[in-house]
Amino acid sequence: MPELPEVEVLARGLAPLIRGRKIQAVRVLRARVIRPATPAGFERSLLNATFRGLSRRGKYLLFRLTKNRKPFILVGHLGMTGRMYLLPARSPLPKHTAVGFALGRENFIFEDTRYFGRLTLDQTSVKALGPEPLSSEFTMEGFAGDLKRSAQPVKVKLLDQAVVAGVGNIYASEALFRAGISPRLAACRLDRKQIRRLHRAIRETLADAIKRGSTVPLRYSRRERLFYYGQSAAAGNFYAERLRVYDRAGQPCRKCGTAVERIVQAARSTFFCPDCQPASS
DNA sequence: AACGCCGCCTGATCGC
DNA sequence: TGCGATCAGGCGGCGT
Repeated sequence: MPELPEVEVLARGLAPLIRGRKIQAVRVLRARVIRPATPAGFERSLLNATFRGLSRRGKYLLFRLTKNRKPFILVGHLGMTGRMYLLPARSPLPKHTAVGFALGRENFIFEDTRYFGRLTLDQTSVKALGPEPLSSEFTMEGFAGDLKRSAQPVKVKLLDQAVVAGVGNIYASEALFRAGISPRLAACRLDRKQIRRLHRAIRETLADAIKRGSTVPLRYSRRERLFYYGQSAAAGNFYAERLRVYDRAGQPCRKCGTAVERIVQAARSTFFCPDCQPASS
């Protein structure tokens, strides 16, 4: 599922492909994913607008557009199963296309099988985000303060986008493993040293995943001018093969050989090594 | 106001 | 074999 690294890799790959291109038609096939939920207003805002840039904030994509020289932002979120890519205009729209933008020779497709994703002109959610983990705004002091105030298990707290933006279920488990901290430990019980290790581990885990192209196979075919962002398990050096604990229940810890455990916290799977991430200390 | 819980979705997998 | 139940989970909304 797309988290910060996946969204970052997507933004970097997609930006040069859409920059400067004008939206000649808008097709909303699933009004559920757009805000405001009325296709008419959404389509009116975007029709004849031009993509100027694409960046990321947390797990959100920020499309910069202009229309009649006026700049505005389209906010995107991939939810659980969202994908965005260009497709030749002659290709049929994929089954779970939520929104399609006609850009001339290609359509820009937002496909999402579960329709948990979003495309919106409203920036409320983005403004509520906490610090970007890979920027200097993610400080030890701020992070420590947030953890001290919460009795929730630290793993659950890491999923709070107001504490640190962009960490999801996979990288929360991975960062805690890297820091050698039990996911069950109450956030407020971490000592200074653990907080420092976790702060560092979050940054390293995310940066490493970006460097390696994220967990999701992602390719760009220059010849076909196609951008693929898919989940086919096509082999490659993707980060999924390097995950230390996530989805590895029962398999040996890569560090010590102890069987990785799976527990459920806040209705989500957590994976950890009971030896490398002891409950005490 | 922190926190728990539900609903939204579909496809894959599981059990009978 | 077939089919219904269960699971996966980000996030907004709502209740306590």
